[in-house]
Amino acid sequence: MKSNEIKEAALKYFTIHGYEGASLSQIAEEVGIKKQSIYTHFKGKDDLFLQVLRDAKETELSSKLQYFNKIDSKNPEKDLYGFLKLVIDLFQKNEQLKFWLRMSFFPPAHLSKAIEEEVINLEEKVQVVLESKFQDWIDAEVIVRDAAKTPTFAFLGVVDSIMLELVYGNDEKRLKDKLEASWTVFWRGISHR
Amino acid sequence: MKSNEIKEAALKYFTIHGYEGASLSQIAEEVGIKKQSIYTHFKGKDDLFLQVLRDAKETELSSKLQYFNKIDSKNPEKDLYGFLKLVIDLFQKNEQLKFWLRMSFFPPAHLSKAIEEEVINLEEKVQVVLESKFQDWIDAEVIVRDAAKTPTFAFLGVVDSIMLELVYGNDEKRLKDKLEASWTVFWRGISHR
DNA sequence: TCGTATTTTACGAACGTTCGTCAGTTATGT
DNA sequence: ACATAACTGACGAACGTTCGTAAAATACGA
Repeated sequence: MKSNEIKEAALKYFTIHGYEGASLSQIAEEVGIKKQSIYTHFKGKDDLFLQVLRDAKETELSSKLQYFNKIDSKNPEKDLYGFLKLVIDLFQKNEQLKFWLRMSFFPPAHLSKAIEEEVINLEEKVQVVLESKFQDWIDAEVIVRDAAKTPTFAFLGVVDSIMLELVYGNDEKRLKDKLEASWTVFWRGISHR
Repeated sequence: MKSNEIKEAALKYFTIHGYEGASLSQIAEEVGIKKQSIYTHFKGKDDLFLQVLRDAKETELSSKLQYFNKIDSKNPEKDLYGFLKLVIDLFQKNEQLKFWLRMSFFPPAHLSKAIEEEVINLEEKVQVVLESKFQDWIDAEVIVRDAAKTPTFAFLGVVDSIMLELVYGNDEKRLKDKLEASWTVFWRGISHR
């Protein structure tokens, strides 16, 4: 399917150069067609962008939800750390998460409304499922008693900081160090000891 | 000084639209001149951008270093939390930190090398002074014994996550919640209890 | 199976706009 | 007068987009 090839190339250029910096001619060249041919598959640049955006959202959402639905253990230490590893893995094996991150925080101005909706929608869903997990662990007394929101937001903060380090991305060693440091302190902060 | 007005306007547009999305004509219009007049003060778009970048770097660096040089107390709880509040304050009262953050993580491709140098240079300096503070606190036994790098990186992670929330920026309540949650868990993670 | 009709896909050419930049000229103030 | 600053005018290049057309793939009836 050629439209998928186009979306792949578009993802790459949108991620590297942003919406304004990515040109249709570059994207077309990557696929081996002329830029006019893009209009056979998409209404225009905005349409292409929004389809790439929705694909990225779906990939990220399903990956994360799937992870939490799979686990049922009473072992938050393993599960939470595993989630951080999952995020790193997602980030490194496809570009969609990096694209998503860039557009979440620095959306093209004329599409910021539409993007913001998608971002909030995804964020809420992740937060809800995460918060209920933390509530379970609190009830089971495997982590410290607290408002479930506290470890939830703190953990989302750790995820964010790891993702930033991934975006920054030129230093594998530093990533590992930051991950270990953030995780160590976070886990000490929510576990009994 | 007109060149400062131009840099101010440029900062604004670079921050909102990125390098590629910001046009010299928009910037000039904001100042009340024609775009060609910008060349009286700057060699071109790149020159203008790099000057704005260096100004932003200096502001951020001096603000942060000044904060840590001012404090001498043995009260990390107050000082570290105060630093987070400082970051929030810096972010909200001028655009330079937001600009800096955007360009750190999503630099225009043809200037990424120059930008990366500046970023690494700043990051190192902040890390060094922060790490020595943590070492002092560890030696004074006011926080848990650990490699100084661990609380340093963890704290930098908290700073990053707060900054991301600031970029996201449309929800004051959520910012407060995330700050409290991250801080609570972080402090529990490095303090005796 | 073959030939034809229909749809899908890609293309060249061109559109109007905007981009960053350069050159030459006019106005302002010391 | 001289320097500084902002102007007008123009440049080539790139942008996203539209149009009409040719080729390629598909569907279909004989």
